[in-house]
Amino acid sequence: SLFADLPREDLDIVSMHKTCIRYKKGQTLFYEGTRPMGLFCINSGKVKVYKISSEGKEQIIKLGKPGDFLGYRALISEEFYNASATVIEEGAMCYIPKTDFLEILQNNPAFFRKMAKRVAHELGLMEQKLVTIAQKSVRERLAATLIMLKETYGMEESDESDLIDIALSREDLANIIGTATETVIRLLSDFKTQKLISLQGKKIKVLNPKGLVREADFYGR
Amino acid sequence: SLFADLPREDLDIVSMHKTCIRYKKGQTLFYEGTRPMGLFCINSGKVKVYKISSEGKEQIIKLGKPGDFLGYRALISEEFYNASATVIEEGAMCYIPKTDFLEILQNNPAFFRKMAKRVAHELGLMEQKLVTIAQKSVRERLAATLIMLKETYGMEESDESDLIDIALSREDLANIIGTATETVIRLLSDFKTQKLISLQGKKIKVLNPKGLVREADFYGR
DNA sequence: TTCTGAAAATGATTAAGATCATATTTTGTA
DNA sequence: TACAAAATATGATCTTAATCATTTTCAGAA
Repeated sequence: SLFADLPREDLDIVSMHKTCIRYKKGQTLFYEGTRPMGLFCINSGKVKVYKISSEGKEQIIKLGKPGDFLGYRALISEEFYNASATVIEEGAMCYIPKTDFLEILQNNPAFFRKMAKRVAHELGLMEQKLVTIAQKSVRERLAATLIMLKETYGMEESDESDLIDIALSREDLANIIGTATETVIRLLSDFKTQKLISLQGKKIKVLNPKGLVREADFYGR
Repeated sequence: SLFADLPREDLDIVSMHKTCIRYKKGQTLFYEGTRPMGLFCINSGKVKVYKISSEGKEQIIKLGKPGDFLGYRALISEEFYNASATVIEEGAMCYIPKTDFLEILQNNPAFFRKMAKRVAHELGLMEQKLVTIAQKSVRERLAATLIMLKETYGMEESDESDLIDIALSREDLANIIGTATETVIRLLSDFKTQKLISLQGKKIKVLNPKGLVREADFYGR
């Protein structure tokens, strides 16, 4: 975990001051435009982090799973949240007050370096995402997203097939990819016809990952 | 500048070890996928930072102007460059060896914090860019880009009108926005017809910034 | 269970923008 | 100054994906 290498005393500060609360699906951890007062850590459950455009459309920036931290970008840049975070699968979230987090950053150069490295890495990922959204077709983006989801949330079912274990609605999927819900639905049933995936209600099973990779046109990466 | 608050001795290290070279238009400072060996600082001239997609299309991630630094993301994340940087307007670039930069980071917590803050801020900007590209029309994105360029490179010509003083080809502009060159050309002549801009060869003059803002649909920001 | 509202699915139509083709202008250079 | 090459401009056509409309399925509540 992020805190793995911290000295005993700092770990104590964290465990003394952190609060853990259960959140139901649909509850929001923080809102875009508000002041961050602490750091969230996902104990269990899943979270989407998203921005709302001026037309009211949602764009999902990233997904959070158990073990992930949320809100450190705003704490480090000393800005307000620039995105909102809402629970998509019920679970427990820990909250570490800002002052504690900043103190630990201050006292542990190695920890600070780790955080900075993480933010810099994420900036690189975000730049890649920008290129993908700007230049790939919706079909390619959906295939790439399914591969990513399989790698992150895949539960091996047999040799090739993987169930993607995250409760994403078609609308959520569309808001990750940056397209219309209907388009996602159409493309999914296309992929199903091609035997690349199968649909088990909301959840998607990847039958032919290599085929999906081909659809995503993953040559240059 | 970035180095403003550094102690004398660190400034000395920098000025001792840095090398400054003139680059002509079209010369490349660094290539995507290579190992960063130092930090660039733009003394004069302008630079585009871009990624090439698997289909060979260029996506410009950011533009660099005098006083800007390039390459610190890769140094902090300890990764290879994830983008290339090419000079679009001839000028002088300074180069600070990696070891010196890292040493200064190591020795100056305040400077490190400043760098981390900068990277975190840029991550926020990149997230915003993602939303814009995912959700706004090409017309809106072009208008928004022209406003951004006016604010960064604008030379006041009269009360309202501003000449955008950067030698961007139509193709470059298209590669910022994420569209085809022909589309940019068409939209620019549209904006010209609407008296929002005028065209002086390659350079663009903004005649009616408020009109452009309206085109960009800047309500929610 | 049955009802109700939301999510998913499917069809028809439209619109935005890419692509291809070609002309015109500009720019650098011999 | 003339020429070649690149950049800009404009037109025609095609493709992708958005939008709107309707139906079907599903999940949760009474």
